[in-house]
Amino acid sequence: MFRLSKRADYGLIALKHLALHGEHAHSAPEIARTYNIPSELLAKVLQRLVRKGLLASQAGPNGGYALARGAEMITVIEVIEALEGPLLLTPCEADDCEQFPVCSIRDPLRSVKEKVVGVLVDTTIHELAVN
Amino acid sequence: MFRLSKRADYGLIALKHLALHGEHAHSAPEIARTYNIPSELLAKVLQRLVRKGLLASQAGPNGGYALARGAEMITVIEVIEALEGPLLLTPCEADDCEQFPVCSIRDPLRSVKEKVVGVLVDTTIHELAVN
DNA sequence: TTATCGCCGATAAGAATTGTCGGGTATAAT
DNA sequence: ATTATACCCGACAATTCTTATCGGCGATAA
Ligand code: FES
Ligand code: FES
Repeated sequence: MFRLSKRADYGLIALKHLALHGEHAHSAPEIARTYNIPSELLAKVLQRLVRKGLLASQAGPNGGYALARGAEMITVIEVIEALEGPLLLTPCEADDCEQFPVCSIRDPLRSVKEKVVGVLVDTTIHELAVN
Repeated sequence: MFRLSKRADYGLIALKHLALHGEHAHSAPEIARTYNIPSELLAKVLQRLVRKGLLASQAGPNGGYALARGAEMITVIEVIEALEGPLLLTPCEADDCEQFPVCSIRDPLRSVKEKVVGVLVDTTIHELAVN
């Protein structure tokens, strides 16, 4: 399909939550309970967002996660690429697919992809939070 | 990921081919050979495009497929949705996902999706063909 | 009559996503 | 110190989706 993965979905939900309730840190189990998300899976998602510099973490009791920067400084494309890898519109681009040498649509689709990425670059977590 | 399926890929390649060499009909096996695509899979893709009204078909020897309308009248979103079903940015929207009642990003992401769809509506097979 | 091709559903094979486990380290509270 | 909570991480199992194949049928031009 052409759809956001559950990983990215969970990530965006959590980021919005942290944007809205950012006074103190929130733990993975707590957020998972709130949104009915498998706890250990959400934990892994949040850990990856820490590694990518989108979240800050605090271990120990009363620990948890908080945004690493302002919600208006975090774009949706950053979240998606952090969790799903770089956005590739065509199946080729990365892997070596059977029709690489004869593929006629790789180049024209590149500019399409750039427009799509543009939309996602222009959307911030803050926008998700207020709407 | 967030990537075009092989089905859609094959479909776009074939449509571009027909846009460029549209004098007579081209058969599925012929196009498949040209682009190194599994023949029976491409056949199924093209058949679906016929059902959706994007292609016209002609049975028998020297038969094959041709565009049902001008290449500038066929948009990329039509092809994608014909082959992958309606474009859903969020995992929910269609299925009943576990977090539906508490999901906070469904609505804000809808407008993002509409912008993405807009890009794909504005791109025609003709544009792919000349670039 | 025959060879070529479109049409269709069912199914197998393969790949990716989703979810789970187990064992670690950090830290605050008691 | 001890304990309880939570982050961290890789490996694995379960599930789902995509990709590809198969078999049988109807249409049509040579
Ligand atoms: S699909 Fe692989 S090169 Fe275009
Ligand atoms: S992810 Fe299912 S409702 Fe938002």
